[in-house]
Amino acid sequence: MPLSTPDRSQVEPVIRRLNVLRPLSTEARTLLEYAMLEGVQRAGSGEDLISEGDAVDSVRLVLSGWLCRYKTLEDGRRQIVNFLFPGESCDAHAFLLSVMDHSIATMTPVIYTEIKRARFEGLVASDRTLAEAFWCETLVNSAIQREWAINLGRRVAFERVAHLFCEIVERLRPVGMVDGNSCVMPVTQMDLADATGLSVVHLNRTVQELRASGLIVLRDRTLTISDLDALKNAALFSPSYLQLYRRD
Amino acid sequence: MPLSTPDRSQVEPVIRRLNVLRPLSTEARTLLEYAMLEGVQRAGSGEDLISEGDAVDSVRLVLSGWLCRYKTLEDGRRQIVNFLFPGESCDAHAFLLSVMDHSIATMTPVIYTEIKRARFEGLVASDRTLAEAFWCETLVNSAIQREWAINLGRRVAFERVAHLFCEIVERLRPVGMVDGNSCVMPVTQMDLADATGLSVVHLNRTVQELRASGLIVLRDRTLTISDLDALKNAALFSPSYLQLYRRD
DNA sequence: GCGCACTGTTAACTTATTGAAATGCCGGAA
DNA sequence: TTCCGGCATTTCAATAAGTTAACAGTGCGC
Repeated sequence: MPLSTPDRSQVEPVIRRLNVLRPLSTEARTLLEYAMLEGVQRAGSGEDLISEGDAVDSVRLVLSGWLCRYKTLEDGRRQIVNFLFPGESCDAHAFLLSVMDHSIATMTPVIYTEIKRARFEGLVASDRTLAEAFWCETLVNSAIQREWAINLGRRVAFERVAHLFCEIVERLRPVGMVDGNSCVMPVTQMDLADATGLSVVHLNRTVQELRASGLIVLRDRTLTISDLDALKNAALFSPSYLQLYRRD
Repeated sequence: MPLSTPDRSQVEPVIRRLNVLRPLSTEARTLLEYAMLEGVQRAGSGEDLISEGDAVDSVRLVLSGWLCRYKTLEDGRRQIVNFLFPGESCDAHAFLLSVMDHSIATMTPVIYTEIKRARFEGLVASDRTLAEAFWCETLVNSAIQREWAINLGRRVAFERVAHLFCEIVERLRPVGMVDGNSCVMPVTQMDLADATGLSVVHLNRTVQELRASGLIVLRDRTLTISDLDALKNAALFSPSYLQLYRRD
């Protein structure tokens, strides 16, 4: 359903993020803003926006809320392979492949905008900075994916969960969703377990350890990081893969 | 060092792979072939072609040999996050980001071709099918990366190693490196351990288990898969993420 | 109010995986 | 040939993580 009151500010996270990745021309910004405002949609929590095996014919951009990419095995085991935060893009250019290799689900109520394939191709064809910004977006996504591989393969549970929290905070900060050293943590421990490759029980144990070590407070769906540097150290976290700052 | 005898057939794996991802126009094929033949290079086994933190200013395409992308933690723990096989591209468009988030190393002697950034940009600007093929290549790479995440996060050691072997065979097959049900396995068990997120000891045990169950023979750097369907079942392997066949 | 589902928490126990160390097997260098 | 280093293999004890199950808090529908 189209949103009743299109509001330019709601698409700002996307513009801002792309602009950090590649400075956008004024026209690019205007064109994109316009296209985004036309396709605004809402989804409830826990919905699949697209599923493994589905064909793709549009690009979705997240305006608010948390989503995840995930894959499942036949017997039900599930791995969240990435989160999607406001300003990020679900699947730029994914229509170049025949079908989705993974699913995308909302973890909170979500507002996103959908740009149909033809429209999107017109946009990126019309402006080089826009095309490059979207490519950067997918490249950063790949880099995050690689960091998740080393997280899952080589960090122990404690470091792994700490690393996830560090990453979440650093990805939420640029879109203004971090207040001091706190942010919302709207997902269940089962989701966190699926993101870190742990069992729910062991994830819970690990969260307790993080609490006991004084690094975090996690209560009432709010994560507070008492000492971010200490948490980063514990997690062996180094944020360069997130490409948070514009290169010169 | 440039290769003494440029030979059109040596760049064929790249052309063939891109052509599966997106049918290339005849001109595109010719242009790319020409550019590739100009930049042919060799590297020995165990060399870093590029390291985490390095700036990127060219695109490398693998003509022969095995490489890997890997990341390390400060204390030396290492995770191979992907392999690179003949026909594949190391870092198309990676120059859009400021620095490498990971390293690329050769695991065997390698022949590759290097196309400088400006040249590469000219190529993809001149032909739409070429640009799309390279984009597809990076998208498939992302899909593989996601499959590795579920492999590392949710498969147990036995399934994990089985899955890696399935993937290797399916990725080598299109470039003619699989002979019947056998292929070379030129890497050490330590490399396989780093790719599967296991310790060397446990990887060795797991390989023994795979042998004992009659699924594989691994000897003299040669992997023979006795019953591929059985191995795929054991691995919960489903090859669609590899995008091996051209979509219609 | 009551029951119910979902989530978080904890315990006890089992299993998977790691780590250190020793052994043997090559193949290459001297 | 001998020595040596890299690699595969095995053992054993130690530890990390999974499994099952129970229980408590919370919010929700009725």
